[in-house]
Amino acid sequence: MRAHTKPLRESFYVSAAPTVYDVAERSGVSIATVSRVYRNPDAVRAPTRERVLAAARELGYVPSGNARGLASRSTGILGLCFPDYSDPDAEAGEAEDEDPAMLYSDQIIRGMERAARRHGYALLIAASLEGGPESLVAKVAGRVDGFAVLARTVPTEELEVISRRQPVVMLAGPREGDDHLDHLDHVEVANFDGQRELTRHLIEDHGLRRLAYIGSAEESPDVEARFRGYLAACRAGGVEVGDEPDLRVGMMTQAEGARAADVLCARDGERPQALVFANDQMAVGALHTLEQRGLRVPDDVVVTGFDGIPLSRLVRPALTTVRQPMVRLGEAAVDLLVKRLSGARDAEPVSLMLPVTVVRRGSCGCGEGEGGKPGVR
Amino acid sequence: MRAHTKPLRESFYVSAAPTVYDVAERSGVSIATVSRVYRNPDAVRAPTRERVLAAARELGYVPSGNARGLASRSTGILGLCFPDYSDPDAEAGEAEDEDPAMLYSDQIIRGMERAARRHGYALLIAASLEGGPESLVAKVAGRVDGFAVLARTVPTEELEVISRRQPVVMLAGPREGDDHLDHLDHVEVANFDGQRELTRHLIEDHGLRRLAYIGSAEESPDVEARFRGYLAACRAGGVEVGDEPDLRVGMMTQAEGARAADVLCARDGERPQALVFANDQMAVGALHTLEQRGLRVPDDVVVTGFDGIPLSRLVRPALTTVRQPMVRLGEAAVDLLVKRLSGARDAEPVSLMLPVTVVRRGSCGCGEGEGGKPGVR
DNA sequence: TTGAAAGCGCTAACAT
DNA sequence: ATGTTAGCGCTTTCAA
Repeated sequence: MRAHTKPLRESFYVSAAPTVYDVAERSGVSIATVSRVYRNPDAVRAPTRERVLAAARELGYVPSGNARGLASRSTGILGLCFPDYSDPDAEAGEAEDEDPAMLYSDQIIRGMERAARRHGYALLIAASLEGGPESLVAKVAGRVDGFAVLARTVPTEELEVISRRQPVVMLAGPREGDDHLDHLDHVEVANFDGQRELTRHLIEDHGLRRLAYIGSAEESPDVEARFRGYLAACRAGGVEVGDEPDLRVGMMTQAEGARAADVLCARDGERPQALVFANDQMAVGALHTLEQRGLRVPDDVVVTGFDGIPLSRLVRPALTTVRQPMVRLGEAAVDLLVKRLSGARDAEPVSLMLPVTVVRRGSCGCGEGEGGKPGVR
Repeated sequence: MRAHTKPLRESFYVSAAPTVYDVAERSGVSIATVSRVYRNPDAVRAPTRERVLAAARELGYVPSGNARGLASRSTGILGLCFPDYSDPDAEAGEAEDEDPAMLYSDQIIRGMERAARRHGYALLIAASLEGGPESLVAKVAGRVDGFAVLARTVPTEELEVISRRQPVVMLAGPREGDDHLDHLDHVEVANFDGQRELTRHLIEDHGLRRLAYIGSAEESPDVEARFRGYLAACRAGGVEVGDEPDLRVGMMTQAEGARAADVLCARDGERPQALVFANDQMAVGALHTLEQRGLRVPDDVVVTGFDGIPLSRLVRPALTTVRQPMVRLGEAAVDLLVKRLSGARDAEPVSLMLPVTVVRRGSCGCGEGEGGKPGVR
């Protein structure tokens, strides 16, 4: 027996936690048996098991996850790393309701948590916050069996290195052509298809010809893909377009959306028939400002968004948009990780493209039946 | 040097992850130095440090969180355990939007995640799912520096034992009088006060006298506290009440709320002037059904909820309710944990009661100005 | 500033 | 069915 003895104090807060040794000693068995009681109860005779469990209870024994992970090389934990969207506003006041930035990662967290739970994993979530040689990913990577990374949270080089040792799935960011990251599993949503289909709907079903696209100034592969979908539909429909968005805004917020609408609708004669926004936030902002300008949506101008945030359904007119399956994204990530972890370690990298749904509602002139969900009108 | 040598393979997927030994060997230093480079870079001369870092990069070294945690007795992780609210419906279809059951724990997760991040911790979340002698809590407990438990997720006895070794904070469930759990930190919301104040408003400001309370059949201390608040206000206002809710429903869902409204408003002559629901979900359901019955809210009947879910603001008429600071709850939990972890290990147990806010909106006849948030109307 | 060595608490062969 | 014995990969005195 090892010199592992600890004073069995009676005071309430005990400094050192009891270990297998303590439990073993107290119940008169070996540490191996104690371990077995937890890992594989059936391998221990019932009376013995009872004694061990009793001793554990008396001592307040809780197995150390760290020691376990170290010895067994697995943790039962899946991870998620995402950028620190922290937002000055978020500090202040209520922040209770639909904060779009939160929602995005939150939906993914929801999906992952749910799926992880189904597979018996817990979820470790961490937002990148830089610091030292020890980036966040490394911290997470060292503690989980596999993890998902949102978009481009992490230097690809580092990811490349880590992903040699454990499953990593890349979320939402499109796979780069010639990147280091070709061997990662990867899940994205059909940005291109969604925007194309939505645009097609505007052109063909509503007969609109003068569209304006409002994109982002920041480089975002998602937004680019959406824009390309828009272009494709325009060209297919014989609508004349340049190869740049009509406007690029900085933040894709409601405020920017409102401003964009103001700018684009100012030139009265040539006002676009439709404002196609790269996300719902901007579109909602536009709706608001258009109303104030006395322009009716969809009669005077059609507005569309992208994302399918809850708010999009609740504004008036309800927003025609493309719904992204965020929760699914999280679920898919977990499923991929779990698959890798249970055998398929070196299967071919998988790349999933989750389908999106065009949601036709009032802001394009469709969807009378919308908004009829109980309690909301 | 230990027999720790591993073949440096060139194939892409390497089986064993490199360790401090590998890095040490490759950079010609001792493992102690490698460790120092990560834990305390300044204790190592710059050139040495560079060499180590370079070797680490070449090898794809990632420190093992487990080994670290084991050796240093701390993880940098905070935990959250909550009940498995999993919901048959949740499996199906979209589940994208505001699902109240999710929202509840999700808001707390948001709050905790945010606060944890501020303090440099990551968050481990796990929903209880039973299984063997190793309950979820134990699993979480063994992997975090401290954790929060939602309501009565866990047998109190087990919690008692665990909480001797690490900080635990109990969320939302009221502290039992004579429980084992008196030494835990504890955060709840002012259910009693909130419901009392809301009810007082109905009685005194709107002059209502015939109220009906719709509570829950399941035992829930929160709902009980609300009901007691209601009673207190009624009695204070000289309104006659029994000591049981006028109706108790099973699930507190929209459907049940609708049914409750039907039942209570059926008896036409003595229809209540106000339906006071124990949560928003039910109230929203009631709004819907009342509209269909041709009863106008608030003119014919006043409706109120409790929780302050986003939906409450978006229905028409907007719902008068009591807003619970869920995100704050999560933040408070983290703050408490962090405080304990940084010194105050055996300070007196703290019990926080977070204030709630009565939100007066259309459904009680107040709040013309409400709903004016940009983009929502 | 760096190295040597002793654990941290557990799991997993291998014995018995 | 149970015990023995090595580690797992890192941190941390204590020396040098």
